[in-house]
Amino acid sequence: MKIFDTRTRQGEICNAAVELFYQKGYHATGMRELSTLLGMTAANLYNFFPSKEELLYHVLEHVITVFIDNVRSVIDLNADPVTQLTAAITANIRFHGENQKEALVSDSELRGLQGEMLQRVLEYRDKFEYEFRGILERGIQAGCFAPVNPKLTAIAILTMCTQVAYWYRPQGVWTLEDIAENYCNFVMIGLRPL
Amino acid sequence: MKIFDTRTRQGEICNAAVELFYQKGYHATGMRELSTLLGMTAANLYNFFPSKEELLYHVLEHVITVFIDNVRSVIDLNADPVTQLTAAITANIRFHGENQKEALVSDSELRGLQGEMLQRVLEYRDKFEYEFRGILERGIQAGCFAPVNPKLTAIAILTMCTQVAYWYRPQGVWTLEDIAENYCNFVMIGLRPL
DNA sequence: GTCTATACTGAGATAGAC
DNA sequence: GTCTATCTCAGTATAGAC
Repeated sequence: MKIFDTRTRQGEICNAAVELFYQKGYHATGMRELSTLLGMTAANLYNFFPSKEELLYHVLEHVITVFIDNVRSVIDLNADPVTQLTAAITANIRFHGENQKEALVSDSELRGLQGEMLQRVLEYRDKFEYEFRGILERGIQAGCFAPVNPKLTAIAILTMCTQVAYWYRPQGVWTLEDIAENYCNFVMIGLRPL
Repeated sequence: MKIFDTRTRQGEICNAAVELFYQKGYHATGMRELSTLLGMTAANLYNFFPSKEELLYHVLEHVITVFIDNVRSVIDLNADPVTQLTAAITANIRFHGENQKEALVSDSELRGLQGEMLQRVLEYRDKFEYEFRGILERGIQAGCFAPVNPKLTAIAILTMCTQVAYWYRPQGVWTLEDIAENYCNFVMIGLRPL
């Protein structure tokens, strides 16, 4: 399932942009090049997005909100912390493996944004990190997890998941399920209370 | 201790390049801009490096070799796997925290390279990953570690360390020693044989 | 929504004097 | 090693017709 709606011209532009940003990076990608890939003129792109940076913003904003909704939707608020953490890690890895290019771009091209557009994306990210950390904190409180530092550990775990977008190969030896299972085991054992 | 020799003009150029690549990215940095920062003309840069890409290559190659030597030097070949892994993780995190900009650039600007220059840097990286994985494999063999998948786990651990360059703040709450200790604990418990 | 045409700027890079 | 001057090309973006 594609993240951007391929039935609209805007969605097509975003998908093509992701493809090029993924291959060469945001700054190395030209509007001319993007328009060629889409079979249209560069000028026409400006009928959809007022600037290249706004295009990037639209892409990043959309990817991160879909990602967050995605992870939130698998977390049962009534479940115990171990179940919640397992679900969060699994969904996180799956997203970064199934939407590899989108995820990688949204992770690596943040620096292409400035000012308010940057702030808005950062808010999403911080909010998500906060929610994720909450699972760890409640687990520690409840005695399901060892009393680790929640913030550091949250970063460590999220980092591991995010990076899957960089090295995962769909044709490779491991499926996303393998990776998720492996990482969940690693984390759960690492968090086991003594 | 700076990675590039500040007594040579080449070293100065590399340090300035790292600074700008860190702030804005490789593609967003202009040769004019770089030369201004150095107090020279853009034309003069070409007396040191034949192209912008060669400059990037020189930076990345130097950073990765210093990094690898750095980690290798702390690993006692006669020590047990747990000691070796602890030393490797600690040195890794220290390098990425103490040479934050250099490490971040060398991690994120690889895509700026093409062809043979890219291949050469990738070889360094693969070789290092191979050596690191060896520690895990010997530890599993010896029964010090649980029988995890060595390749996946090596990636997970290295990723956690590398990413320190992205979020660590020298003025922050945690020292690099705190982070290293925390991560080592997390990993060692996660690898504890049942 | 899409085009042609083009303005304007800055990029990387080179030649050749000093 | 450093400069001035300059080439060439590609970048983002706009105006205005259809």
